[in-house]
Amino acid sequence: MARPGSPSKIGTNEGGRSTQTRTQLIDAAISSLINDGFGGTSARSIGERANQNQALVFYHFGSVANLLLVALDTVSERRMAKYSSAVENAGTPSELIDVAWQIFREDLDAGYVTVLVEMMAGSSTTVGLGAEVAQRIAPWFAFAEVALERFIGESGLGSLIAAKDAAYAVVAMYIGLEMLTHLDGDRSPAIELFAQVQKFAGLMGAFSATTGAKGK
Amino acid sequence: MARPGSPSKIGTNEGGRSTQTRTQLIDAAISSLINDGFGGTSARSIGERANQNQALVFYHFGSVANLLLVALDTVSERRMAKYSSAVENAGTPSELIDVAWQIFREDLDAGYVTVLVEMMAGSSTTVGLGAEVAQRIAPWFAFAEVALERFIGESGLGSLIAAKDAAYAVVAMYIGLEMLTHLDGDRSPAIELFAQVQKFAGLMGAFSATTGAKGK
DNA sequence: GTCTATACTTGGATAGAC
DNA sequence: GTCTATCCAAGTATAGAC
Repeated sequence: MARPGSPSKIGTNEGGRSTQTRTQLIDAAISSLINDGFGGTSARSIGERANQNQALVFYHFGSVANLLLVALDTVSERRMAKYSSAVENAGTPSELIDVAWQIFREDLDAGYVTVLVEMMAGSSTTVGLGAEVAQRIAPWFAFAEVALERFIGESGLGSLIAAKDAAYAVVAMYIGLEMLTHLDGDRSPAIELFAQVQKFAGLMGAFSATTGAKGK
Repeated sequence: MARPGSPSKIGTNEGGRSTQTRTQLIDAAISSLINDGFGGTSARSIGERANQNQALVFYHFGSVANLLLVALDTVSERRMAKYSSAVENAGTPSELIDVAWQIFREDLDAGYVTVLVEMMAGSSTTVGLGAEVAQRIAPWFAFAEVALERFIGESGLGSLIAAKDAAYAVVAMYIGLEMLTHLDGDRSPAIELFAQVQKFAGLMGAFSATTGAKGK
């Protein structure tokens, strides 16, 4: 039996029926995680959404959990590309927050963060999943750290705030916001919060300028 | 059929076998949420932990979801009492953060936040659960807001930070930290983060003192 | 009123058909 | 190599025993 997700991807005949089925299943898995949650996602729910037989999940991916991890990888890569280019194009810290908020809202609407959060939630239940998901979050810590490093450096706050800690906090907050927002579908507290952060960031900039740091 | 969780609690004969069974089931539900996660929690898992027949869950609470909500209420009340008295006894903002961290670590170790977070996670799956859980989080927003109000007032930052937004952020962060910590069981990033917050809070105090606010 | 034996449903996984 | 028919385990819920 082929180890799913591993190198030997069974039928990797380019453009063949197998790869097409795989793609359909991955997309279906994503939409099931978003719409049915981790608990509501099953081989059957995925098969239905993909218009495929549920057993194909096991043939192509070995297990439901494996398919879900591939789904997480897929979403994660897409989103990372988006965030990366957006952050690169953001000049000032204020622009950075704007961009972060804009894409995060996009995430909330489309349910991309949901995929991650649902997988985290499911990790309590399915054994071994926690470590796999943790591995897939790591790049986001690194990404946030780099982005914040620049932000903090330009603000002259480097001696006060460690980018690593800030990155951890930001990621935790994103996750928490997604969970809270998802609970009742009310985005407004999150919107207000971001406005608040914007304001505070502006203040910090002014503060660092006062203390004679190389502010922008 | 008695509406579970509602006023008519079936056999509420004080100290009788029924109330004892109820208590056992509630405790078992809490420990199952903590150890098995929402997905791993079932009438059977609860019954086993309580050394009771799984069907008793339905007799006493009507459904698994209802029992879990009662479990959430139980933990939430216990914790609220703890936090309330701790916050009352905290004089300075710095003490407040110390206390918050201390109890949060206790939460992490004992799994109290886990109960809430698992219920939030499960809300994606079980219909109608989201609203119920949201209702049970509301007091925590209010609590955090009052605590932060005092904090912010004393620091003279009232004009810059809205306590309501800060409270939302703090709750979101707690939830996010619990999820991240739970994933791989590594508490150290959270510990470092709190140390960082402590440091930053100290700075804020100094800053507000400079600007001539009624700092403590 | 309290609890147990039992029916029914859903989901994961494989043996074997094409 | 690709997919389907089928089996088995686990979960919810109730009918009925005590």
